[in-house]
Amino acid sequence: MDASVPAIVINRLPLYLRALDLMVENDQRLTSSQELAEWLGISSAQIRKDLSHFGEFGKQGTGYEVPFLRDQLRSILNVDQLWDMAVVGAGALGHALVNYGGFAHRSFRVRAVFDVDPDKIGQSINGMAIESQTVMVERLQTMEIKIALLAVPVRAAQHVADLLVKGGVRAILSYAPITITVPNGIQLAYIDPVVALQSMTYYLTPVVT
Amino acid sequence: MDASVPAIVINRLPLYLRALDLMVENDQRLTSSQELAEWLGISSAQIRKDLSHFGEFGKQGTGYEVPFLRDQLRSILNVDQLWDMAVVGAGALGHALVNYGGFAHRSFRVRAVFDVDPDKIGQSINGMAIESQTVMVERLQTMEIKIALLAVPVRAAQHVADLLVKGGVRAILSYAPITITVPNGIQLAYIDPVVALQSMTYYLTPVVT
DNA sequence: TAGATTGTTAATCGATTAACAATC
DNA sequence: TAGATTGTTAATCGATTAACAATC
Repeated sequence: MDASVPAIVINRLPLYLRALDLMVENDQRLTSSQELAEWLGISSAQIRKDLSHFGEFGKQGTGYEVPFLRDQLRSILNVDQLWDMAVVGAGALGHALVNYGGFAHRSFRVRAVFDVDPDKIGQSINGMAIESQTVMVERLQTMEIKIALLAVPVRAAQHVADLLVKGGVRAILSYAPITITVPNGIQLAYIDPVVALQSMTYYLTPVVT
Repeated sequence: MDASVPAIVINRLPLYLRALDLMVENDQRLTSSQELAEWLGISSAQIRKDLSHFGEFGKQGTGYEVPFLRDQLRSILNVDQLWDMAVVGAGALGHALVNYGGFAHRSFRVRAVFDVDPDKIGQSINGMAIESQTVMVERLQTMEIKIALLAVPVRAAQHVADLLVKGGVRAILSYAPITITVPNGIQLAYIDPVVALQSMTYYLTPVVT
């Protein structure tokens, strides 16, 4: 095991895990670096190299036992436990996140929702009451929530991120299309559909009018 | 201008554009590769190198004129036009996408929503009637929609993607956490919050129980 | 002019892959 | 045993960055 595994490798592991989860569902017992590679559209050598950062998980001539490799990846990624999350911002996006059915089976669950709008506070989403942002820092600490989904408007994003860190949150997934600054050691990732779309339109022929 | 610009460069351009959009909003007239670099957390040399693939946009000693560089990037990315999009899947996520206010100002708009659920068809979201997936291929062709947001369950994702391609869609942004196969030349990107979260939990200390 | 910043080159750094001995 | 596939090495490939002449 390396002292430090490149981030680009870490970013691929969840994709391997996702593929293995699917195989487990289909009761597939064995796989190979080649099969995974074809499915994911990368090279088999890369998969073997990536895994070799963490140990030896396969058998020559046979490949990998699917449930075993899945468990190993879960352990490496620290998703062999259930992580509690907070959602901040109870707009359309916040609602969709709270109702998203894809978290539970993949080691995450939303345990709290916060907003600043007095009309929204007290209403419930998916059986969970929307709480005021004024109590957020305290609630995050009490609940020991370490992960937050940031679904507030751009103008509020940096301020809310500061509050999250104050509350002890250590990983933020921001849906606000703006660069956020966090202290060292706090994990930060972005989801911005427009960024993804604009990379694709580069390759599209513009519409001629 | 290169024959082929690396994809990794293309993927950064929308981030530059996003930063410039913010500067324009703040009436900032000039910027430099160094300022952009600090804001985005990358090196100034990388920004200059990336831009150099497409031309010379700055002035020595002065930097870049913000509105000019923004327009150039828009043109390069083909987002100096408004792209019509279809949303497939009118669940919580589909609703959030149709209602998302962040598209309009950044060159995209949702013009059609499709679902298979008879109870949903005919209902309207944001003033737009949900249409049946049975008419989707035809409608996509008629409306000349080239971009689709895929917000259907995993089990339907590949089939719906096939239909989208049949309908003439050339770029798909999929929210379904599964690998999709599309013909050569069709652009495909994924948004999976769990993949982003699982990369972050790698760096978090597991909760000790 | 003096200071600042670009665009570009060449060096460095890091990631990917081809190839194969080991071995199941 | 014969065939298959791993884990690993070394070579290749590509991306990043330091440095600086050009010049605004």
